[in-house]
Amino acid sequence: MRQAQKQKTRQALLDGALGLLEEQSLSSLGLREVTRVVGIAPTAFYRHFRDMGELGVALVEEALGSLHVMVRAILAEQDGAEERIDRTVAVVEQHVRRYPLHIRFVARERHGGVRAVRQAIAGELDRFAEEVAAALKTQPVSEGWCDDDVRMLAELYVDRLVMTAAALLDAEADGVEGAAGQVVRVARRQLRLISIGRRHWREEK
Amino acid sequence: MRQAQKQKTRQALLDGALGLLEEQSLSSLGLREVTRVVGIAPTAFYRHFRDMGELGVALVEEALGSLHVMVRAILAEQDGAEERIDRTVAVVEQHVRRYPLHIRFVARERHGGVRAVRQAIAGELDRFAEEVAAALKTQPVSEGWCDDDVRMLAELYVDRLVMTAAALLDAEADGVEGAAGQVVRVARRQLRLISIGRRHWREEK
DNA sequence: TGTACATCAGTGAACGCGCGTTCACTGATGTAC
DNA sequence: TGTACATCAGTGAACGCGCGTTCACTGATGTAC
Repeated sequence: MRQAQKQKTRQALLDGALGLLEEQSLSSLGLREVTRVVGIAPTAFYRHFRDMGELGVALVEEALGSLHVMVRAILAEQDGAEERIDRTVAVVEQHVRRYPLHIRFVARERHGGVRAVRQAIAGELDRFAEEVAAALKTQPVSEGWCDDDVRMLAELYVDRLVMTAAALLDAEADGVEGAAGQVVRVARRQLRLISIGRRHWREEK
Repeated sequence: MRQAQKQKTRQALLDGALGLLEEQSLSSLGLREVTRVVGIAPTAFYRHFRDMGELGVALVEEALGSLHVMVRAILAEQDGAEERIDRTVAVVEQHVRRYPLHIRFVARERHGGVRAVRQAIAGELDRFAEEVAAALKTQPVSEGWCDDDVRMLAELYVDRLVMTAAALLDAEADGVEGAAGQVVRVARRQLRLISIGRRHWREEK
């Protein structure tokens, strides 16, 4: 049970940090700030993480883990292209609403000031793209595509999803009426355009 | 001449800050750090900027100004689609090599921890997308496109260019042999796929 | 051209503050017999 | 079941340090006559 309690404190540190990161970036977040919000002594931090960088890497795993699961579900679908696009965007939308802080964190720290965290995010997104590529490859439209091309398409999709999620978050944060809806509609058309490009790729190659 | 000297110091502050921002983010950059690297007293900072946020906004203008000019030149070109893609990617490549710190700064602070800077970048990229949209609209391929669709395509392109520039920078920083070349080749194919999607957009709409 | 005065970019001392990290500690939980 | 001992998550005092900001200042440059 001592282990379970430790785990709970660790999670409280992660949650506390994530909350504070809504309004600032990891490299300006202080150890004392986090422990203060969690309600433990500053020194207790060291029982869980060596420094804020290590906490950041743990947050990356948490943040990308959930997204991973959801997108895998979408990729397994066997609908037509149009339905899949609507479905994909809906999942992104839902994910942003459910885990806004995770999305914000990933968007912010993807190019942020902490090397270890940048690398962790890059690694996760890479594995992510690999999975997307594997799923795309099984679809009939990909017949005759070389692996490199499938991979470049997968990266295009992954980047697009991350950008859309971030844009959606900003739109909701701004609180402008209808801004989020606008982002969703644009995202759908962009995915549709990419999908069309994909369908005509071979004939123009 | 007093004015000119002041301008020089101001520029030194911008340059010094930009250099330091290669390895950290704006919200963790200190006023004293910047003045130290420039070689002036900390208090002199206030003769030029109210705080680091204001300096950040000035950096946004500097960073996006140069890119603006270069891309405008590309858009004016009248080559075929394929040539334009090669040309575009070449310009991005050249820009990254010439102003790596500007690119890093924009990529990092676009979703960074300083609201005023995020907004400044969003505003500039928006104007940027508007210009790209205007240029796309004059091209024959865009016949029959509604303004909304042109705009969504422009945003797709702008995001793509920023992402490519950032990826290129990371590739060069990593120092892996051939990584930059790989990024360039992927970027070209991604733009080509988008271009194909664009050409077949109307018939499938 | 020379003199008297105004401007203002940059200085340097001083301040209070919160930071990260160290250390020896406490006391609840877990283990051995 | 009860007792003695080990473990170790969390404590609290203490440290030296660099931070942002204030203030009255200096002295070179610019202006008026």
